[in-house]
Amino acid sequence: MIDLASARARYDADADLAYQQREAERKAFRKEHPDAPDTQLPERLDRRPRVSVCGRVMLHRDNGKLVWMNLRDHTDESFQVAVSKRDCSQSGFAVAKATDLGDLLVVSGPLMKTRAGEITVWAETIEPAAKCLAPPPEKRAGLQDIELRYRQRYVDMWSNPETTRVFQLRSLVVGQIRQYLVERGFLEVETPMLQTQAGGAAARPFVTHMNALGIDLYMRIAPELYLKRLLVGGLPRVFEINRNFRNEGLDKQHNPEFTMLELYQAYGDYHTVMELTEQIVRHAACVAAKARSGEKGVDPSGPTLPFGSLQIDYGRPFDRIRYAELFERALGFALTDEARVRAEAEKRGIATHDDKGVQIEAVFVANELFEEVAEPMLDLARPTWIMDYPASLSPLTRPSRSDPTVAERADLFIAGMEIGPHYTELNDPDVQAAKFREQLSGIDDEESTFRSFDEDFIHALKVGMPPAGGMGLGIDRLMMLLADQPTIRDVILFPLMRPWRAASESSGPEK
RNA sequence: GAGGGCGUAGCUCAAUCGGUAGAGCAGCGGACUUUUAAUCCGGAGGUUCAGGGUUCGAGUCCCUGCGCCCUCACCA
Repeated sequence: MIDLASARARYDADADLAYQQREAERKAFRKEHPDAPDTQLPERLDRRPRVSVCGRVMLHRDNGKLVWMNLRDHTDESFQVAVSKRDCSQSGFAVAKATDLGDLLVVSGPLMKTRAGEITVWAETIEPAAKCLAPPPEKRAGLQDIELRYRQRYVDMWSNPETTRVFQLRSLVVGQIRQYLVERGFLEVETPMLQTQAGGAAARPFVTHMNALGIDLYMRIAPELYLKRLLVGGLPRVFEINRNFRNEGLDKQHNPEFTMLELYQAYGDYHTVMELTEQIVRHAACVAAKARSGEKGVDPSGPTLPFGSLQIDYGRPFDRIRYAELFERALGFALTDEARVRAEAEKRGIATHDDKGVQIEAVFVANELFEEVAEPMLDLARPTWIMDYPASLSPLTRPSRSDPTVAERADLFIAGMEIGPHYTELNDPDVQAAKFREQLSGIDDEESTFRSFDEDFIHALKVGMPPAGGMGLGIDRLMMLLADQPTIRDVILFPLMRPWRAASESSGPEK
């Protein structure tokens, strides 16, 4: 049994033509010699390749003694099958007559072309593989209901072939990223998803309980602290591509579980990993452009890919701009000009004091301005690095060796989306311990239930972690860009949905 | 969390100003051996998301709830 695209490729025009000519000769001979014995007929000549294919029935045209069907599989949207009462097995013909849209069939027979020029399997046998007992979606429009597409992805996938293509592309891209990294000496590892402390990021975790040990566990919010332990252990280049879980809101760019590439390179810094990320993203874009070549707006040579109304060029070097520089360009005064920062914030209605009336530190006010005024100035169509964030905004990053007020951190922005932060990692256990303590001092009651001091990680740093560059790359967001999908749910096979049973129960009359 | 929009047959969608809930596809019965969203004939299909209200009369107006979508807020 072969897939439909392979079957289509196996069609042999010469054999088909020869068969048709010989059949015509036989017919002509019989007409001239109606009484001649069969043995005198020109011998049959059928060298047409025979194939066995399987697929889901998308169209079904019953002409009485000749039934036409179109099958779909993951390689071909619409592959034609003809079932003639004369040439197909009796049971096969019966199956064809009883077939409904959505059924799975196995069909065998020679490959031929119809009068209209369509490559077709002229069925000799048909076996039912599975009956589709659920009513199929509208055959032309497909399944349009957005909610149903996510909840019943299995219907979405066969009904809307573009959905399947997105996930085939995702698999291809992720595989290529893995290969790219492995070829450059990176080791892929798997670190705990169930953690006794959820560290490495500032998000709220999901909590679960382990019966055997009688303890609460947290779904990881990041693999960072474990990957760094591996640097301590002596692996100089490690990465993990896997899920993180964050107990926060959901929107077009956030799903509670999402896939992240996180990577560390010993004896590198943020420049090292920026360079690497740029190459990875460009390589991934090339892979996507090749896979999608022929689509509108896709230029495989660039590579340039459309994202909504944007045309994003991944081929040229990504733009780079320093945080302070972008700030000054956008606002017209320096980040450090506290008076003007506060004046501008008030002018724009940005809070300069907290709930209790205490003045907010200027750098945080400035960051609000930055996000409101400066970030929107970036060219959405150009992948752009924002570099050298103020140190106080990035407490867990190593301050710059040349300017301690600046953190060695860069964020990649594409189409207004934050794709991934890049850091020179902090490897001083005393500084790290102080930062942990500082972070813990400002937390509220809720936060204190899941945030704690990671003694073992500090111990690991005491053992000695090499200086390193580290980065995170949001795979889902990258796939949104590469597959031109407007929401993160469109690149996640089974995005989280509120369960429907809860909905119907609570919407019922109260008793 | 706030605001806005939407929810009609299995699916895709109509329904004017508040006046008998419709069509196409799917499904069912029938005809048809080169169709292409096959075609033709026949019949069937509804708690208009749920509950309440206004009205002689509600898919339509009002209220409440549920779900989804969008925008904003939150989010290293």
